[in-house]
Amino acid sequence: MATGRTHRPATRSRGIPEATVARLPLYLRALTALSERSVPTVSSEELATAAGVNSAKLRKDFSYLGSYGTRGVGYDVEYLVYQISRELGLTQDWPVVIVGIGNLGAALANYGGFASRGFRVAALIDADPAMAGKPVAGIPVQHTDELEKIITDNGVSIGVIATPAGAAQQVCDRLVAAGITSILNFAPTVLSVPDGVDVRKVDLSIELQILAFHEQRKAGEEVGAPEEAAGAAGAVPPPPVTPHRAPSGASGAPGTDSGRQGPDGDVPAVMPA
Amino acid sequence: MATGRTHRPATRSRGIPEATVARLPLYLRALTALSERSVPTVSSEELATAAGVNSAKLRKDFSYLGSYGTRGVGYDVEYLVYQISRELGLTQDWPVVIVGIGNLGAALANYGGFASRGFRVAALIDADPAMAGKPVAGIPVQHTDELEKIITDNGVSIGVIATPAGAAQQVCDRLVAAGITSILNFAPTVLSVPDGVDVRKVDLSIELQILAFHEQRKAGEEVGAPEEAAGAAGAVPPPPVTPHRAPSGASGAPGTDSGRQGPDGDVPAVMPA
DNA sequence: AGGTGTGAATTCTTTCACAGCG
DNA sequence: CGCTGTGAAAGAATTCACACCT
Repeated sequence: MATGRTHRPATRSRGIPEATVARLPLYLRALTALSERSVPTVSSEELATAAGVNSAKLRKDFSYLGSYGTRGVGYDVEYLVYQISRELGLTQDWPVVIVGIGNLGAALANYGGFASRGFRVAALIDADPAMAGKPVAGIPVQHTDELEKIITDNGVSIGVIATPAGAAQQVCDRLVAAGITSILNFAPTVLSVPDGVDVRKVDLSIELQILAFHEQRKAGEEVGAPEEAAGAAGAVPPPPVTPHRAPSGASGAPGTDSGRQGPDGDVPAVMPA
Repeated sequence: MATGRTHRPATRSRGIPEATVARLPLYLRALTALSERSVPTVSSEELATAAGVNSAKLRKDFSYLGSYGTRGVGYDVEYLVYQISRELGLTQDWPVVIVGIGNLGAALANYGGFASRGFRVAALIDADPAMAGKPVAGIPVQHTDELEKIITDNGVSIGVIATPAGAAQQVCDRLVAAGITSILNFAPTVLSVPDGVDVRKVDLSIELQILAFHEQRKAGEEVGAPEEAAGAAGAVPPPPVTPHRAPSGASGAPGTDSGRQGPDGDVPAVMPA
């Protein structure tokens, strides 16, 4: 994998499945809600419903953490909140830096859920000199030149990249060089990082495309024409093995979006892979 | 659901694994970049690297779509771009509505990558009357009252929820009632929807928590204290089976979620720049 | 009774490794 | 030869279903 290796020597049997780790925050959120309502205990069934999973999965997940429930009763909400928080490392404070204070970066900076879970925006960084000093969400934006110093001084280990795609890898490299070991990438690019650095990505475009896939399927099946959708007509346009031609012409393929370079605040994307 | 058994390897398989579907957008992006650089063909190895996966996985993924490569040569970039686009349903235009035009909603509306892939922001909707008429990203915001009409009139089937958590389910219900069948949820809540409706969620907080988990593990392992239980930090604080009492006292469990925002005070966030 | 905790069975993914076509 | 396409093996993740504790 070019993007951060998830391969871990599993030095210990204490290994919690990745799929389980990804669900812990979900349980935590549901538990927090129950806690606020002063609910003392929950059964796996109730909690599972609140978290949007099935009870068997939830119990199995919890079994990796330990036996924190009481048979015949359920789980103690407060206790479980604590255990999961600890397991996720939320009992400590994580300073975070956000690089790229555009529309998205600003939205992230203003995101309340940030502080509510042990994360603290330690700094906002942007390459635009005009942004420097300007406060966003109450925090003054600092120039990229300060990046290394900011990270070092604040002992930041988690960085959020919200820059245009074209600048992402470069920013990533600097973050890593400065000591960051976990990155949340919002830029539509594959980041390559050295071993030991984790990268998680969030991409609106990808999510929408996945939805479109299913949406398209629904439409086709609804019509009762399971045979490769409308394709029937002029489908299967381009020759399968001919040298190389663009699908152009043919059917109603919309002007094949050949430029994903979004104007409007977007940026130069092209970058040496 | 009409489960079309995956019998023989018909050129068009009904069942493309979900994991594969989730990667198609990644391949598409890499291919688009190659296309822009006028690269005619790519080997599975090259494309895999560009997409951040390994070649075996990529070839297997493509095998579900059909045999679009040429042995000894590789894949025709343009041809593959077309095939994947078609498979993802991007050869058609998908009108999308964004509900909740706060910081995040505005950022999403301004996101260039939107239009570049067959998606078109058909409307921006917000519950705040003061927002009505005000243009965001060149599109006038409409009031929630118009929601149903907007969706019906524009034949929208994909909705993006960027409202506070407290309003999400309600908005979701209305979207679904109005005909939406695919939802991208940015609100930190589990949405319940009827069968047939797809929901994908994006949650900044969850991603950060997952990173924190790994980050914490790195730190511990680095110290050379792999044995978890080793009461590393403050030891195993609260009793495991005692009635039910918060982790309170003991150790330094930081005010867990001190200053937790009000009910629906926070909004999620996410998306690429 | 009422639920948890979990081995076992099942299903989904990833990885191997190699036959075979261009 | 080089590289794709793929059965088959290996590894996760999910689901079953039930023994077992309170």
